[in-house]
Amino acid sequence: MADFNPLFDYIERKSKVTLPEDERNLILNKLKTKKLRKRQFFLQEGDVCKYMGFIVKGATRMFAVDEKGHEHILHFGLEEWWVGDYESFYLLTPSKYYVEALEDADLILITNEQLQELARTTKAVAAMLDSLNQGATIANNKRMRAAISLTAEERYEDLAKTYPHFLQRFPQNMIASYLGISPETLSRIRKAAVK
Amino acid sequence: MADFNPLFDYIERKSKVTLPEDERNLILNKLKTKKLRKRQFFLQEGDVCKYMGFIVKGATRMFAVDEKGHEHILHFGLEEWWVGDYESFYLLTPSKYYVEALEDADLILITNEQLQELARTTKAVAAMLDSLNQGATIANNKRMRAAISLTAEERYEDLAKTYPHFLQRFPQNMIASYLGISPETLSRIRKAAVK
DNA sequence: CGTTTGCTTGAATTCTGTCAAAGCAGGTGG
DNA sequence: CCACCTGCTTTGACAGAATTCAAGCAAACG
Repeated sequence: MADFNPLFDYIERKSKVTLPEDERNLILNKLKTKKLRKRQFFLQEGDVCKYMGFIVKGATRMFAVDEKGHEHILHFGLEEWWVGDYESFYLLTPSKYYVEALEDADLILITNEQLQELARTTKAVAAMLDSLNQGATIANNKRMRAAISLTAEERYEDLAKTYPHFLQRFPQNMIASYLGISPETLSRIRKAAVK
Repeated sequence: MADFNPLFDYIERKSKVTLPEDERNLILNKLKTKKLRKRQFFLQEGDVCKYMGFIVKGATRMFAVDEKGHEHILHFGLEEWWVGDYESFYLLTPSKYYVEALEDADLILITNEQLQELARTTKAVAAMLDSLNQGATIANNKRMRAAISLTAEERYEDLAKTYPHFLQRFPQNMIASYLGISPETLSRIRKAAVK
């Protein structure tokens, strides 16, 4: 079973509120955990995303498949990130995305009802949610700006600066997919960038 | 002075909670309003975004300027939308964006402190915020997916389907900027798309 | 080992941006 | 009422950027 301490730390850090022992136990007793093997899917297109997953250990990618069968990575997931399809999770609609483990992973799972209830009963979780939403909106704006206003090369450099660990942890063809360019183009950009 | 009823309706609709008379008065008495003339700026690069603005009437655009001096539109604003730079608003950092009126506009203004306090005192506002955040995250995911996985032509068609009123209300060169393509390319896409 | 997976490289093709010019409104002032 | 701006759109020619297809290579894995 997954270790809950990273989640407790995360909640306290994001919410800036201390988690009392009883609330920790509440969380510990309510939430399920799940282990994923590399290449195992956490979510597949057409499924309803019943759980959001908190990554205790491991890495994931969330991607969409277009009509031509090409995959496009929207998000990576690493330790201390939540993964899943928010749209499907909140609206209970079938997801258009896949979430797949890129490394063996330990997740802590939460349903929408559990999340709502925890947000009502524990201050720290409510504050964490607000903080998460703020952070997500800000990050989304930045990424959108990068997508519209930067060239492929600039987007790569931006990524290398903002998330340097991505480059060590994920294969290059997936970085390319995340940037919205072909793996060949990324290879050429890297070659040209060597000073 | 701006009419507050659109804001009240909006809060009730988003929150699915009725706004009692006393809470309406609280809002009415606390919040300032502002009129913008066409081309007037609501926010300029370097300013801290002290207020978020609720558009009662009119239209705006939020854009960034790159090193070459080119403008890139990140969001449009229309009636019943909130405008401003969330990052600057929440973190009190200087904004990297401009918000400009594209038509004469009536806005209702709210500061971060007012928003936090209203969220504490009135259920409807708190619920509205949650709903807004959910909607924003979902919309951001969709737009990001479009940006990575669609061609310029497909992005235009997607926009025409999702926000048809944009095409009537905003000039084509701004639509192009929003899509991240040049006005010439958009013109050619439109010409080719006529069946 | 042999297979798979990911990375690189080349050549041809398609797409998009840039620059320049011209057309086409709507709005204004004379 | 007309002439003239001014802002927006269209078009053409060209250069540059990115994708596609194909092949080869190296490291990782079972």
